[in-house]
Amino acid sequence: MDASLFTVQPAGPEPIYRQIVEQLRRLIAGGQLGAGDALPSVREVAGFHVINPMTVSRAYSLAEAEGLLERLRGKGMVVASTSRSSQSEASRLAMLEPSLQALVRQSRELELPAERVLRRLTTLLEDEP
Amino acid sequence: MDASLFTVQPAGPEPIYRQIVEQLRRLIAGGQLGAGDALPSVREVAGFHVINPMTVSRAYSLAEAEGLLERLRGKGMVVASTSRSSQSEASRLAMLEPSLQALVRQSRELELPAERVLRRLTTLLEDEP
Amino acid sequence: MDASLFTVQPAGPEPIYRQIVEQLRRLIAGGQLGAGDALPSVREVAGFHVINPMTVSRAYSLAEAEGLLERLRGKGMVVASTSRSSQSEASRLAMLEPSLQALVRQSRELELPAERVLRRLTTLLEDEP
Amino acid sequence: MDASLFTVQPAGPEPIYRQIVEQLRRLIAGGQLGAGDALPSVREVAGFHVINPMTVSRAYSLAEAEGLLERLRGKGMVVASTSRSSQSEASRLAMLEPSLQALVRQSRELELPAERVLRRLTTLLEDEP
DNA sequence: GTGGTCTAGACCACG
DNA sequence: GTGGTCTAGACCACA
Repeated sequence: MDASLFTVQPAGPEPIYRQIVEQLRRLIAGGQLGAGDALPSVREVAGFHVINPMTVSRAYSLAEAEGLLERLRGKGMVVASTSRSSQSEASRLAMLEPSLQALVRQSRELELPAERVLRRLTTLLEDEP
Repeated sequence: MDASLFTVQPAGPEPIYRQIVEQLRRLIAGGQLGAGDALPSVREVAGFHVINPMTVSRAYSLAEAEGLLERLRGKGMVVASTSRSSQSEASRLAMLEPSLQALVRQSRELELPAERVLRRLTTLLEDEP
Repeated sequence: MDASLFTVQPAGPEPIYRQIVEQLRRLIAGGQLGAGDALPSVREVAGFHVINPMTVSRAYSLAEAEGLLERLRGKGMVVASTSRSSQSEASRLAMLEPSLQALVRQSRELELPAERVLRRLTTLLEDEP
Repeated sequence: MDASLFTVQPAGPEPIYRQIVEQLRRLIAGGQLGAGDALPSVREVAGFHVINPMTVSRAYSLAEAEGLLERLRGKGMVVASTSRSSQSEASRLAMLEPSLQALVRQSRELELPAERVLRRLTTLLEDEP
């Protein structure tokens, strides 16, 4: 199991457990995690990122309540068979919409020309793809 | 004073006071608010957005502590004369960097092609500019 | 706020936080808690039942994720305006179905005549109604 | 040996091994299993219900520790000669009491009239008896 | 005052 | 080995 599956920023305003849940949503929607795939164990993730196991457990539990994950008793968590993996590009783009709109609002507050923002984003997106 | 200066989402995970402070930072950096400009009163903002006056007051106080605003006795808050208004495009773009990088990470988790993301962002940026 | 709103059995196999969530579901469905009603604070409930505040908090958070409760920042939890209070008798009866079926199965395993079980249940239901 | 003796719900919050032990208690109390009766082997039960043999084994061991079952060398488990089979209706009804009381509490939380609950239970009890 | 987050650690349940 | 539950306590965010 790859405990480096998640990116965690212990600093930053967003709570760790929610960072994990949201990454799970996207990784599943994007198809990088498919139904039945096993997840790294709570202890692995906690050890790797040096965070408390309960924090990881909380993320997994919420994801389970949301129908993203399933618990195989004694074996660990897997991506739920009912989770909608590999969704259409349109619906994945919809999941990005809030971030896109926030970016637009911020760009306008900063009076940044669209062209400048798009150019920078292009660079970042092409960086080590 | 225009109480609609700020956009506030009382729901949403980001605390209201921080939404206000960050908007202030960007509006000043972008030059939409210049040194000496008066801000809408705590009361006006709170009434307009139906939020607690204490929340607005807190945002203003933090912005003051940060050197963005100044308290003029009897006249309310104004943009500080020491605030760095109308910064260079480069430094404003730097303020957008965290949001850009988050967007890139999310796009990759969603396995969205760069072209798709850029196209959508272009549309949003050109929308009612 | 009435901290005695909930019945909690710290012993017993069912985790405390789930006991609370399930009672919330039923109290809301039954109309004893209506949209907008305030809930006892985490600390009150924890103090009253002598359990850890985090256990109560966990229950409230799950209920919020489920759409049963809403968080009024700084003020506490209230029954969500979107929660379906005072549901029809039919749908409330449906919520009881799993317990009813378990009871039937157990009665049969115990070879208890239906009449005996019904008589006992009648007594209990009429007891201090 | 009839591996379908037990009803097992691998999903559901109640641990499988406890489901089995409790069914054993009731089947013995109700007289459907009498002293000396042989039980299906661990293998049979595990295979039939597609659960881990260790889980069945654990249930049998607990039932043995409780005096419900006896291990006959080379022959498997049988109902213990010391087990109190075919208990009185009163004592069997007592074993149902916790479920009855839980049902009553839930009915009240749901504000369901006694008559409605009793009617539904009657139907279920008479169904394919 | 409210709830939220995280930690450290104990102990349990399950396979 | 897996995850779950609970505790005690610290500290933060918000109104």
